[in-house]
Amino acid sequence: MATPLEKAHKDPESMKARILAVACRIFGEYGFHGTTTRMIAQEVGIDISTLHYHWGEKKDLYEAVILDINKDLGQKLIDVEKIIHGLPLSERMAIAIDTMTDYFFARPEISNIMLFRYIAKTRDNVDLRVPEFTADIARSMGLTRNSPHHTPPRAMLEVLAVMNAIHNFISGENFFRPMVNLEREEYIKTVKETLKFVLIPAFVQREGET
Amino acid sequence: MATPLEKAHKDPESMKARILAVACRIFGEYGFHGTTTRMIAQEVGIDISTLHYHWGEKKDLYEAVILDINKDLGQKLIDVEKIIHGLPLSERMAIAIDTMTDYFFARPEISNIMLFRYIAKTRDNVDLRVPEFTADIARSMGLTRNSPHHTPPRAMLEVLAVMNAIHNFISGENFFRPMVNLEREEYIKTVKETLKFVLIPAFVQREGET
DNA sequence: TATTCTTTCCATCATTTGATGGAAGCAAAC
DNA sequence: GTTTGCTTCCATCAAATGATGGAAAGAATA
Repeated sequence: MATPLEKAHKDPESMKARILAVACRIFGEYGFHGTTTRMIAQEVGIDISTLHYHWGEKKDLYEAVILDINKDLGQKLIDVEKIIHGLPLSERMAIAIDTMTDYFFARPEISNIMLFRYIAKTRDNVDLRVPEFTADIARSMGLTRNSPHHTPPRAMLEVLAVMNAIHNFISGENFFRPMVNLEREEYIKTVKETLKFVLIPAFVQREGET
Repeated sequence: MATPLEKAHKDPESMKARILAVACRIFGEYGFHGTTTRMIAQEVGIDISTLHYHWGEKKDLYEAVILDINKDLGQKLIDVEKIIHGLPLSERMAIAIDTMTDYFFARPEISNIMLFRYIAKTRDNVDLRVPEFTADIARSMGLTRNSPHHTPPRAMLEVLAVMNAIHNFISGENFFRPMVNLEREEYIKTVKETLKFVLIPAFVQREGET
C-alpha cells in the first residue's frame, strides 16, 4: 500500500486532489493575483482552513498546480511523439496539432496558466518546464539536425510560435468565439483548420528545399 | 485653445497623462488584479489620492488605458495599411510583420494588456476594439474577397493567428529570451525572422493556387 | 492683496484577503 | 469505552488595498 501522501496524490476523490483540480481551474481563469483562496475553497465546498491544512500557503498551492501541469503535459508530449514518430513532416504536424488542440481544449486551464506565466511578472522559483519541452519538440520536429545536442534559438522560437498559436485560441475562446459567432464545436473545428493552414506550409516548404 | 481636459489628454507632461502612461505599463506587467493603485502612484511619485482625483476609481483608470490603446493601435494600423497598399502579398505581410513587431516591442504594454484581456476573466463594459481591427486587417490582407461586407470566421481566425503570434513574443520576452540566451537586439531580429518564416508561406501558397 | 479655483497630500475607513489557533467531529486502534 | 491521530470548521487576526474627507499648498484672477 502506498503512503497516505501518495494515496492523496493519486486518488482523485481525496480532498487534497479535489482542491488541486479546482485550484488549477480557478488559477487558470483569474491568474494568481485574481484568484483568492476563498474562491477555491468555496468552489470545493470547504473552509479556507481546510485548504491551508492540505496545501499550506497560497503560493505553495500554486506551485503544486504548476508541477501537476508539468507532469501531465510532459506525459502527453511523450505520447504524441510515439504516435507521430516516423511519419512524414506534414502528417506529423497535422496529427500533433489536432491532438494537442483537443488536449488543451479539454484542459484549458493548462493553456491559461502557461500564457499567464509568460506575460505576467512573478517571483516564483518552481517553474514550467517549457524550455525542456520546447527543446524536445524541436528535436521531434527535426529542427536540430545540425546540432543534435543543442537547440538553436531559431528552432526554439519556431516551436514556441507553434505551441503558443494553439494556446491562444484555447485561452482566448471566451473572447474570440463571440467575435466569429460560432458554436463551440464549430469553433474548435475551425481553429484546427486554421492552425494547420497557417503553421504547416512553412516547415514543409523548407524541408523540400534541402 | 483647447479645453483643460483636452489639454491634459494631449500634454504628456500633465499629471493626468503621466498617470495614464505609468498605469498602462504597470497594468501590462501585472494585470488588473496584480496591479495596486499604490504601485502606480508610487511609480509616478504621487499620493494615491492624487491618482483618484484625476482618474476616479481603479476600474475607470483601467478603462482609460484600454481606450488609449485602442486609439493608438488603430492609428498605427491605418498607417501600416497606407504603406503596404498595392504591394504583393508576401511583401505586404513582411513589412506589416516587421513594422508591427517593432511597434509592439516599443510599447510592450499593449501586447501585454491585449493578451491579458484575452485570457483573464473580467466584467468590463469598455473593451478592446479587436473585432473591428481584425476585420479591417482581414480586408487589408485580401481575405474577404468573396464577401466584402462580411468577414468569414476562417479569415478572422487567420488574422488573429498572425496578430497573436506577434504579441506572444513581445509579452513573453522575459520568459523566452533567457530560454534562447539572446541579447535583446538579437532576440528581436530572430523573432522577426521566425514570424515571417512561419506566417507568410501559407498565405502566399494559397494565393498562388487561385 | 484678497479671493477663488485647482491640485496635492495626510490621516483615516471599510473591505478584502492570506493566514492561524483551537475546538469539534470522526474513524481506527487499543 | 477510551485513547489516539487525522480532518474539518468557526472565530479571529494582521496586513494589504481601494477609496474618501478635509486640510494645506499653489496658481490664477480680480
